Amino acid sequence: MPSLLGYALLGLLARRPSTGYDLARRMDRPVGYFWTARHSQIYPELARLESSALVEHVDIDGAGPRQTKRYSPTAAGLRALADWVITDPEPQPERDVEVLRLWSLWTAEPAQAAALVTTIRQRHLNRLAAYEAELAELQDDPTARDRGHPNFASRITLEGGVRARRATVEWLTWLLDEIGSP
Amino acid sequence: MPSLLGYALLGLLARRPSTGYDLARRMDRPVGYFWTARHSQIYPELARLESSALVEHVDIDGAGPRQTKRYSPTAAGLRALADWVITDPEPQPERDVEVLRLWSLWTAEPAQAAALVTTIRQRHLNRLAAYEAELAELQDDPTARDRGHPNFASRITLEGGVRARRATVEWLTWLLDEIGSP
DNA sequence: AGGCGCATGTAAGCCGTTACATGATTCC
DNA sequence: GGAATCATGTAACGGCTTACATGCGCCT
Repeated sequence: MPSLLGYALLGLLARRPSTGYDLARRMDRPVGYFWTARHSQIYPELARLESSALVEHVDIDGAGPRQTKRYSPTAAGLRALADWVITDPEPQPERDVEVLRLWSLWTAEPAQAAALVTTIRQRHLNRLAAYEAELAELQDDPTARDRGHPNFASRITLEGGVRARRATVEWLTWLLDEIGSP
Repeated sequence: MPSLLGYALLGLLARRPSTGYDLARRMDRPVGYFWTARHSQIYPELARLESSALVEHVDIDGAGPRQTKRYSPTAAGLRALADWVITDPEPQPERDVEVLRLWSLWTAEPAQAAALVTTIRQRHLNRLAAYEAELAELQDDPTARDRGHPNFASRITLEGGVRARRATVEWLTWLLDEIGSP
């Protein structure tokens, strides 16, 4: 059974065959919004997936001292992905550094607390704008309405991202008022 | 400089001095909503914090073959916590297994997809109810209105949790409609 | 007598980050 | 000539999980 990173890579490769380098870049946007990985983690994982016959590669022309390898999922790889998607997900522990920080906000001076919250809020606004721009592109795309198309899944996860960010921005706006008012 | 776990422990101890065992239990609720740790991680971290003079312990009566230690933050520990809270938080990579799964939902049959989303939605509803119950308790507490009191920070983080869960539940409800309608 | 809760620790191993290492092609 | 981009790998280290290990006091 692949690791979570393995399923993330299978999800990427099922959308488009890629080199390891390309996968690393694609891990920024849009997958990077909820999953990230560095190339140093991706290359060994691709090797593991290949040894399990879930992906395969062909050598293509490219730069560099080594061969450039384009990976694709195998039929078994696509099956493994489809099986994993519907397995009952055990609730995994959440970790949120931002909230951990705000949970100790009572130790800070109100002025500094307000500055911190403003910074965090701006960061979420920027992320929200990025999500909205990507979602806008998909809205006109008919493939994003097809439940069996990757773009459908891209659209629904982006929709979730937009809603989550909006809720967070509203919360932080409320929080600024709580800090500011006596 | 302590690790993030170290700041989580300092945040707990600043609210109430505790044994390592007690800290492990408190890591379920309410800190556990955004940060978790097992006792096997907590005991070594307490030792590290103590060697940095950020916490100290007194031996108290208790069960077990070893001495029972009650830890408290030192003045330096409280200062370290207060300093950390307002340092500019670099945006750290997000990881969300649920969203990663839904991002590959296009590979699943609509019926199975709907079942999965229903399960996840129920889980968020349960969590939302727990947050709301805790928040309700704090609403009547005047200390939760005092910006310098730990309960203030507990209240604002719970408020964020409630808002985030509500947004997620609304999203998943929307998603069920998207999957269900032809 | 047995089970549960309190209480503290260590060890093995996985996952992930940062840093080290190499080298070709393309653009300025 | 130099910098950026493409491209693939390895090594060291820290964080976290799972499992191992021990044993007292209380309740049934």
